[in-house]
Amino acid sequence: MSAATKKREANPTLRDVASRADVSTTIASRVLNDDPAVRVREETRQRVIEAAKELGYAPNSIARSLRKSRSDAIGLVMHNLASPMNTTVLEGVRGRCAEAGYVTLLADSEQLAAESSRLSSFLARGRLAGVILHVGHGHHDTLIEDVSRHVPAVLVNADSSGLVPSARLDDVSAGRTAAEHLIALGHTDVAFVGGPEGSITSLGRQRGYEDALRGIERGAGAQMINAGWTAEHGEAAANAILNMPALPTAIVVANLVTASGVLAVLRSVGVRVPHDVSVVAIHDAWLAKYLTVPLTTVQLPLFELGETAAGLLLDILAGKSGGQGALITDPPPRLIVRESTAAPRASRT
Amino acid sequence: MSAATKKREANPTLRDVASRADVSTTIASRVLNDDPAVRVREETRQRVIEAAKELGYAPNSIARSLRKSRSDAIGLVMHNLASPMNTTVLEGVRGRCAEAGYVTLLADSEQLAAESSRLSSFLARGRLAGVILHVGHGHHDTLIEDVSRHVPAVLVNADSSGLVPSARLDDVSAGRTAAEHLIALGHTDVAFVGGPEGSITSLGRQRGYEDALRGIERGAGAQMINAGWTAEHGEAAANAILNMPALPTAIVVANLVTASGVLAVLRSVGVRVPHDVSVVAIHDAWLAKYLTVPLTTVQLPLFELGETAAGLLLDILAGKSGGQGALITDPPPRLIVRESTAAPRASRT
DNA sequence: TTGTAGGCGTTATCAT
DNA sequence: ATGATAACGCCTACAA
Repeated sequence: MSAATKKREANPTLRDVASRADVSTTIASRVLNDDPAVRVREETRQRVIEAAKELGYAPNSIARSLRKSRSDAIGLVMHNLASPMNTTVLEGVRGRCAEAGYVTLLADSEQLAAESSRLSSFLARGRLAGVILHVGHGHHDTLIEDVSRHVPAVLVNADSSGLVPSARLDDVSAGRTAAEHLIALGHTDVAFVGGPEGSITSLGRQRGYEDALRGIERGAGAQMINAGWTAEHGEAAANAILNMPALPTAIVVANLVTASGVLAVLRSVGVRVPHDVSVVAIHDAWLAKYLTVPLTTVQLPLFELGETAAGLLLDILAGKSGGQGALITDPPPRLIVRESTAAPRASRT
Repeated sequence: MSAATKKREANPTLRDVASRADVSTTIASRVLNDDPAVRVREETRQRVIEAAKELGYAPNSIARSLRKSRSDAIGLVMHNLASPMNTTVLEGVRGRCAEAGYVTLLADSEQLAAESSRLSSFLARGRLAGVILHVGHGHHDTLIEDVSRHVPAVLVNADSSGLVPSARLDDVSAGRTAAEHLIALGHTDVAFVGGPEGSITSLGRQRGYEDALRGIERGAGAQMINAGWTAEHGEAAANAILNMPALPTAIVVANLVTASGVLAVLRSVGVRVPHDVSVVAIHDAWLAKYLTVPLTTVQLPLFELGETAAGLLLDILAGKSGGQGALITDPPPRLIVRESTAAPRASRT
């Protein structure tokens, strides 16, 4: 036996416990599962518990799953774990699932969509009680369909498309909060940098932004521009803005990561934030403090988003039917003012 | 049936396939598993395959695991997924495991250590073929012991403590690369900001730094200071440095996240980077480009680290014994020069 | 109050 | 070349 092949404890079965406690497996099973319908002598119960402890017995989850034909694993399909926002959602999902006694099987949406062998291994029969899909704005409709054909599924921050319930952030409110902050500072030339064209998340935030601007007389710089969710997209958007005939005095960026790129470009061309232009982004994370300028953000309840999605699925698994989904309005979007926003120069005395 | 309770495809069993193809389950099983030892008529084989396809048969992984008494799931215990470096390691692990046909069960080391119920549910008998532990520098020795008592385990970037093999980065080389870059620029007052005291990772990088400095005449600013792995730790370290009697002209920070905090403090007190002080950090990630100054980094093969750890475990599972672990020297640490490093002022003409 | 036995879906052994 | 059967470990009617 090599050094790496150490002795591992044997795996005692229920039968071992039963025979050591001089009872049948029935009694052992019932006692260890606290079956309320069983009435055993206290002495017997203790013998069983004692035997289990001495043997270091733990039930075999595979056998149990097979017998009860249900699993205690929940699949989580995510895209882009490199985004700090997504890891927060993941924590929320995992926390809520763990509370309910489920473990979490993680998969990447791109890989699942790309290699059918991975998808089928992930969805292998009997493995998953349900699946939570956080797949962003891609062309994942067939993936969602494939998955939900096999097991109960819920979506995170996506169009529920009627078929699968979805947990959603209040994007409209977030967009409005960001824009209203700038308007309150006196800005009228407020640009909007969105995510990829057609993204429902981006669209919601844009709508909030437009709601807010409806109340004021917009300046010529109040333009809308589609970008994407990466920092590079933000760089491109910033360059596009710099080429606009009328420069905005403030920018709402639909995403923190995108905003990183916007800020970097502004700095590199000598546009001062917030002196020349104010920037506010949607989503908060630790890194917001450490960008070229500490960034003012609108914090959204990402952890709760994960929890809510998990809750939706757990309801379905408990036969309660998750309904059409949930829009998370509590806690509401929270403005975190740092150093990237200020009154426009023109209005300063 | 409510809207959310949609019709799900039934789950045909091997028996269904067998009866539809008019063969025994034995044959069906062997054909579908491409058992080379079976010699059936081509016509029969086709009948089985056809029947399986028509029924949409997929094997039940739970039943299979039970029968073969081994699982195709690998547990990944991680700490601090908020760190962009760790998600890269995760991708590497998952990629390698998936190639080998394993799925990945994710758990958080803090939660596993804190709640024994979570640990036992995670380690539930039969569930996991093996576990990969990436638990950082905490007091997780008992966790590691608990886990490795149950299933084969490997460590990521940790002291293997002789018991469990570990995949390690070449920290010494990384520290040396960072310091040599600064020395080549003409710096002699090079400070080092490390991780938490006693961290083996930090110690390795520090050793590399000291190796590099050994060749030159060190200035008074060449101090060593322990911090931690968070941005806040970096802020504290920067403040400590600013209070030193002799200021360094350059700083090696043992971690990208820590460096974010260092840069922010330097900026807030008006110390210009790289004009007044150069900064280089170990580890690269997308955000390095977007900090207060685009940060010069030493990129380490994090994806490969994950792959290697997974490979170690897979070897063990295949009976090949992972040995004492692996030090990843290929690819070597790679310097990525951005804008945070330059020659010291004194040596400029 | 306790025990017997069947079966969850699969694979492996041993016959035919 | 193909099939019957047992067994993986557990839970749960049903029986006693």
